[in-house]
Amino acid sequence: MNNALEKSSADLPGSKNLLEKSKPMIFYSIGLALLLFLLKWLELRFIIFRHSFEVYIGFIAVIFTILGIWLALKLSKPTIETVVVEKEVYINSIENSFRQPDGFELNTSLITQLELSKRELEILNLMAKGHSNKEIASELFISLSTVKTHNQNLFAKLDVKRRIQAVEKAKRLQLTP
Amino acid sequence: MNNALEKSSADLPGSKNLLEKSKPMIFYSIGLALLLFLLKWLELRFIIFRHSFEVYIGFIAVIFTILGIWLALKLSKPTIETVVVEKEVYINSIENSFRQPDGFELNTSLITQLELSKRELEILNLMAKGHSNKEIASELFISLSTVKTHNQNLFAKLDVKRRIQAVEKAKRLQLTP
DNA sequence: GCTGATTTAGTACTTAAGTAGGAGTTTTTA
DNA sequence: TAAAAACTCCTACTTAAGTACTAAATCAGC
Repeated sequence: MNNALEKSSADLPGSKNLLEKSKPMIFYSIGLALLLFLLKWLELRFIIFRHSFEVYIGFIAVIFTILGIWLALKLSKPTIETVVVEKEVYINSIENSFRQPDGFELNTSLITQLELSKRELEILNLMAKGHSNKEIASELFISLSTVKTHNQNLFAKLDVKRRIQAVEKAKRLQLTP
Repeated sequence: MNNALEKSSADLPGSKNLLEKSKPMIFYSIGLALLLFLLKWLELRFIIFRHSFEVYIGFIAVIFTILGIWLALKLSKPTIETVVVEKEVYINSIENSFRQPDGFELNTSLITQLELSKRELEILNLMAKGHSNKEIASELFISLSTVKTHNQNLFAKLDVKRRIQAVEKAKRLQLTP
């Protein structure tokens, strides 16, 4: 048994992202719960009026708020814009050393060469951060199945078998920070 | 020679600071409170005109739908910025655009600090290269069980849950090339 | 020789990951 | 406007990974 003392000096916790991402939804849920309690409380305060009416209104409000959120999430386009730029690509040029201080430069030409889609890249990035399929699914508001499908295509395009190989290759080829 | 089209897409929402995220929530709460009082007031008004109940409900529905949409848009993906990456890309072929042999310096002090054993480090390195447990086992001439045991200890020492997180952390902390 | 850490190995179990194939919907593009 | 991508989701399955123990050699240092 190794009871190693927890002495993490200057590392960043890895699981913070998940919490941060789902936080809005949690807040929202809590908010809704609080709202319901608030409605109940108001009901007791202003008991002059009919209970059923209050509950009915509250119900309507909640339902339509949810509807609004659903609508927004479903219909709003993800505000990711794609900028197309023409570039010169020098073949057989000497590989010069970029890897400068703080210097991550996305290998955009390679991305188009490999025909990686926007979504696939997005998933690749999350993968590289160590997130599981389930986490990726909930972070991108898609199902686990979809993530797996994307993974299949991603692995095929990168010509790898496993997710760590994908990440290893992606980092090596500057596809992800 | 070749003119290549390059796409560069903006990445991931990223982790916004908490304050920015909770700010809408506060506004929303205040808005709700105001709205409830407004509803109360309206109730007093409309109690005389019972017949316009449907109008009232419709009003509430619309208001809360709009609120929901606004909330969702505010919270879900806070204005992803488009990043136009303009850079000269020097490539040979897909496989040859490696990262440079940059000065990798093993963080030996951290290794001793984390109490990583020789074998664990060995396994970590193979892991970082994308090898599976089975592959690692046969490469080190040990059983799969042993690899798994080492993994458990390794994950505990690195304070991670999955191998991919271990690799990510190891690379970040210069524990492996 | 004793102690403690390391390395090895096991069972039994649960969860995650990956595969194969199909299919519907949306968006882009020619 | 029709075709082609891209994105979504599913079932059913297999394999890999991880957990939670237990335990026995091995070896270095006292």
